[in-house]
Amino acid sequence: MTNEENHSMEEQELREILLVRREKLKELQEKGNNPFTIEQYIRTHMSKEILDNFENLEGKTASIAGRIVSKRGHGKAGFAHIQDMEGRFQIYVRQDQIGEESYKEYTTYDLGDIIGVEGEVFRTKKGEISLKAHSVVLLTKSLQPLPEKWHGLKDPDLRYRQRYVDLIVNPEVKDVFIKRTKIIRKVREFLDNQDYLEVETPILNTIAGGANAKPFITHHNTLDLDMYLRIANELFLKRLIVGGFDRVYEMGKMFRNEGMSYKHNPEYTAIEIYEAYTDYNRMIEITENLVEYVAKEVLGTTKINYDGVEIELKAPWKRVSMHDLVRDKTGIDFMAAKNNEEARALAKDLKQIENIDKLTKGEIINAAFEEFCEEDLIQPTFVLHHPVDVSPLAKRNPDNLEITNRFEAFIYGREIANGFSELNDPIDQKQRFLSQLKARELGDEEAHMMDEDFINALEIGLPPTGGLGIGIDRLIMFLTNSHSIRDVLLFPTMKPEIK
RNA sequence: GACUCAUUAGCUCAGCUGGUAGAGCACCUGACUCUUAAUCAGGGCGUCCAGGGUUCGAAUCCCUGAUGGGUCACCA
Repeated sequence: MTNEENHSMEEQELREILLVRREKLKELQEKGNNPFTIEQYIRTHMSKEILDNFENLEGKTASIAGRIVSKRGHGKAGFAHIQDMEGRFQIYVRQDQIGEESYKEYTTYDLGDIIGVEGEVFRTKKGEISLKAHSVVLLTKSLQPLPEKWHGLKDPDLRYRQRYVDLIVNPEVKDVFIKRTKIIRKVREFLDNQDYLEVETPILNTIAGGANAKPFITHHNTLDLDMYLRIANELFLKRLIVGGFDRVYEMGKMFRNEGMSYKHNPEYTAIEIYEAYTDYNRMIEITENLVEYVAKEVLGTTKINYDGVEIELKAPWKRVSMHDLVRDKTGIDFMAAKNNEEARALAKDLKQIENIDKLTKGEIINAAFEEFCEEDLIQPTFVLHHPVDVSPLAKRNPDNLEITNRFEAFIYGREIANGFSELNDPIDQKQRFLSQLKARELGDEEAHMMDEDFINALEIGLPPTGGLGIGIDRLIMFLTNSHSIRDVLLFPTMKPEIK
């Protein structure tokens, strides 16, 4: 034997587990039983339907189809479980029922193969509702082995990359995504029932506005124009309010070119809701009522357990001003500071806040809030009246022009909603864009870009309006007790695998 | 981005102070017509993440890199 032959034999042995299945497929094809030519299989029932209606179906004929997930042979008979969308179902296959030829072929089927089975509904001696096969058809040959049957697929990386395998072997994953769909449907239902109009605004933007974030850049060839994937849809929705749609919302993907973590994915789903002739108080009510409604509808309760902590989502939620929180936690009354210098002097002992000498009074209050207060907000809480310096799109509070009529909702120390009375003074808005522009020139890539057309819209006239954004993935994390955003995204963003 | 842990069979994992790579499941062969982690007997399966170094000898020690997890930082 030459080295080359030796090597190729080793190669073959290496992949024996794969070759065996390919051989089986080849044999079937040579016999004229190529499963990949089959285009349909008529099933009369889903697995769950038979389980739920056994009394009516016992003794009757039914057909089901699905993937073989376990198999137990006993010589001239055997049991197997097949899995369809609704669950697992046992089949009982006997040589004297389906014939010698057919039975011999059945014994070659592997875990992962997809089959159709027609047979009689019955209950085994051990009590399991099953199907006694009259015929078994191979519908798809699986050429790769499934993960091990009771440890399953655990490697998180593989689970995300090969979600299709994850879904097959970890049924509870399916439940999370079924729940995700229900949650999204119920959010829409809540708003549709109150005559909010769902709209679609551009994802490809020439100005990435509506939030402080780094955008993804892409390129339009015909226009030879760099474009941004949207970081928010706020400015478009407010244009629609200007146009006379008094209640609008949009739920969809946002894209932010920033870090990834258990609560950040580069593309994520958010909803923004705008309503004319109302203020931030109304948006606070919508937030707590919407979350309460969705929890009740999807989970049947407003009490959730997240990571071992009981959380009550029932409205009304607690309301507290940001400044009071910071003052109570740090013992420093920043509102007493008359200017930035005084605020910096007050903050000088707060070592956790970086670059204090570059921050304004409002930014210091916000930083102190994030550093010292956020994590304590376990039960749903609205934090009110953010400084104007960190709220370039929010209306000022008439009693104190340094703060805004804005709120953020926190659950388990995480922000899940943000809303405010929308700034509709075009002159003030322009000033704030200009100061954002200045920050941008100083290197803040996340500062707002100037949006002249949005200013134009405000000059046409935006009625008093309340606006609100909710992080849908984070809401879903709470309602499904998921600890990573990747667990609520079917295909989370992954680096490409290097082979 | 920083720190830290991990990467061994298709899957889940063991492998001690350096001495020829292990188990279970899955797969193959045989027995078995009510099993369900089926059972019983036998068998095959490895780029020990990659590259370099130390050593007579490296899955094991050292360095560099890749990928992933966790923690922290920024962002929702």
